[in-house]
Amino acid sequence: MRSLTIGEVAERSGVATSALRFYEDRGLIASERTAAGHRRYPRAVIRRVAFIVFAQRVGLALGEIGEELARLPSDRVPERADWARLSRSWRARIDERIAELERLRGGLTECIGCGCLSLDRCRLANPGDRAAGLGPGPRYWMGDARPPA
Amino acid sequence: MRSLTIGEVAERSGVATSALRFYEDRGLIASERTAAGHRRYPRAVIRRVAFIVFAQRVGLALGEIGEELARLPSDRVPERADWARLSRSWRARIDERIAELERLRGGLTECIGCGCLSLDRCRLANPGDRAAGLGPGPRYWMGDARPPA
DNA sequence: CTGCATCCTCAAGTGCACTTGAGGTCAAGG
DNA sequence: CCTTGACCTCAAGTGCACTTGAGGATGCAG
Repeated sequence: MRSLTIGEVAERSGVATSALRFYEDRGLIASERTAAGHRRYPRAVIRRVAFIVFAQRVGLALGEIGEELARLPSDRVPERADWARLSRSWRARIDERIAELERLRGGLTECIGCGCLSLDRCRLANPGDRAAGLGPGPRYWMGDARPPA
Repeated sequence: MRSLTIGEVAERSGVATSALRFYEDRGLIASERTAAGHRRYPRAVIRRVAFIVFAQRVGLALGEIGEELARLPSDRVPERADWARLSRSWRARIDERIAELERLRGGLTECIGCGCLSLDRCRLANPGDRAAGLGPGPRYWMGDARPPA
């Protein structure tokens, strides 16, 4: 079985055929066509699709994923350098998001722990007032340093 | 200054007036009106808005946030029990997402570490093939147990 | 050769979270 | 008096990631 139909790719990757066509439209994957105009995908497309799904879970938008894919070889197997660069940048992204979630979780604990319970006096709850000097918005949860306690 | 205009709330919370009107439409916040039909928000709305922003960062959709808010008192200050319940459920959510991100990060490391570098033979890359028995889709990254190595 | 699954294209629809724009009101300052 | 700015409503538009549907061709099984 040299190449795969769109249905086979869908089944193997767990991604709907409509989504596959959509990705193709966006240039994230490519196919050849049979005489009848049906798509035929190289087996390696499974790899690319898995890559797309992975990247989405990491939090990348399709546009960014497209850029990454454009830098990866579609013909040859990715080289150590390709993968290492990607891995570094994704890891940074993942670490950032984890750090944010931990900040948020910390906020939760703190508001239980601090006893204020009001969501009102607590710095977690009204960043707009306490952090006014930092500009609008809930800054603490978004990565800014806290003001001196 | 008893109550706040929509502009003041926007400034203090860092959320656009259009978004505030949108939240009000959705029933997430409420206002009274002046004779001229202008919104006047109680100061506590800042708390609710901060709550909304927080919850969004945690990953909740507006609908879910609305449900949580409906369970919280809009008049009185939240009680320990209110906050504890919320904190528990959000913490679980955060922990889950962190766990997923760590799985993803682990996948990254593994694919560097395992030396396969192909994204092809590696179980990280082709879950559809290796995990076929688990149903379609990239299951490992989504929390399923791995099959016996 | 008939029927059904699978494939095709292209346009439109969906859900989410908003934003933008048109058209209008109202209070205060110059 | 008139402009400016903050506010109002309601409808429509935006970006993302797809899905759905109409209308039609293809491919294989019996």
